[in-house]
Amino acid sequence: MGWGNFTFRKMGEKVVISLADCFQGYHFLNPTSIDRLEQISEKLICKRNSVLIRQDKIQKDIYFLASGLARVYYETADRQITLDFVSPGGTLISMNSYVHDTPGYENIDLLEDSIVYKIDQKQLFSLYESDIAIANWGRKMAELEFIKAEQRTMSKLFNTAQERYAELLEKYPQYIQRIKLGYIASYLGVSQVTLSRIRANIP
Amino acid sequence: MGWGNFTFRKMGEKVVISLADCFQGYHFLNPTSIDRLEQISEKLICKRNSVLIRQDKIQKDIYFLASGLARVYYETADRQITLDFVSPGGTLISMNSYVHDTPGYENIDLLEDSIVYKIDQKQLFSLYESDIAIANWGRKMAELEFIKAEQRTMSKLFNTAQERYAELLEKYPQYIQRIKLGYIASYLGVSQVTLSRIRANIP
DNA sequence: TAAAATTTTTAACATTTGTTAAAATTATTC
DNA sequence: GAATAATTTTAACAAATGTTAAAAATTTTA
Repeated sequence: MGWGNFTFRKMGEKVVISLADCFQGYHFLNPTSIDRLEQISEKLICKRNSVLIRQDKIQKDIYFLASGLARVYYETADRQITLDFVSPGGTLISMNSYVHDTPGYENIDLLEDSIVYKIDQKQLFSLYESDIAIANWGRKMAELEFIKAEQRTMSKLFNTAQERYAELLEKYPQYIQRIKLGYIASYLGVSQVTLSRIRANIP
Repeated sequence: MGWGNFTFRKMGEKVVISLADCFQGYHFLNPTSIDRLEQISEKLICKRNSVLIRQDKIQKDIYFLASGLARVYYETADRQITLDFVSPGGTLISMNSYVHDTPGYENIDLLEDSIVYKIDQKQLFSLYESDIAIANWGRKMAELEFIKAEQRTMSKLFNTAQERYAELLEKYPQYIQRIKLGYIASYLGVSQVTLSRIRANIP
């Protein structure tokens, strides 16, 4: 859900969102609980093209994207399908891995130089058991991520690739130029050739 | 996820799952907390074709399906797309409505005579604030529903309509005959004509 | 049980989209 | 900045699926 109602600043041209704002994006949290979450977080400075999550590896931890851009995708032997692009303030998570401690479905790469905060799953789970505010915050996180995923599904089911491309252009005007067309095409659910036809404006 | 590891009985030919087992399907719960949840639940006996949830109405409550079969679908002016079929032990919820108290996306109808348990959202939310076990159970519910939705998305992205039809036949052998082909076709993401061709075995 | 209504299959055709491959453009590297 | 590599566009064709409409089959109703 991008940078909705966050208090953010610019550094050069880069949007940077604080970790506390990433947390509060899901649900109000009292300062004590924020502090507990911050204590199990680690700040990482990552280069463009860094790999955060691989589908064949267990990746239980959660990442919050403070700045930059990420791509989430599924992969099989013969195909790669982009599920989502995530902008600052968003969360990078392989839900299946996070919940079940087994390899999940998603791969997540960073498309730009980025700042991410990594939260240790084991310590987070133990906070869930002891701090009811954090337990409810974690519930909200799952609920809101569900709704976001549902909105993506709805959009894919009911909107044309052309309409969804226009949406993307509006949502990520500053990034879209630097994202490979193949990634965008698989996000839209069409071949790269079809996306080229869309861009060439053959209605 | 159907009737995985539940202790169920048959009544005539009907699978019936207890409310406590519906709860425990998500996460272990202690007897006290189960009791608290049961106290805010209401049992409903519903006829085939009953409407549980409408996308234009606020439907904050959650339903657990003890027996019968439900269909979840999205609808626009010109199209109706089936998202999921839910069998006993499953949960019927419009997540957006449940979380945001506004009309959600899904319509949910019962395709068979069914028994459902309705949980009052307001009372559930107040249990979330006072009972940390229930808060974590609610978190698990959202997380696992997310994963189920993700699996459906994966299946739709990577499997052919033919493969998915075979999966359906395997998962709901006893129901599939009574479900309209139009519903199944829209679940598979193809036209009804194409589904007829699949059934006629034109490979 | 016959008639009506609903659902499913089949047919014919048009359209869209994918595939492969080559040309054009843009970006990267030395 | 020239040469190389990577990416994007265009073209030509084939194949799959949607659309419309009618026929067949099944279910419901009177």
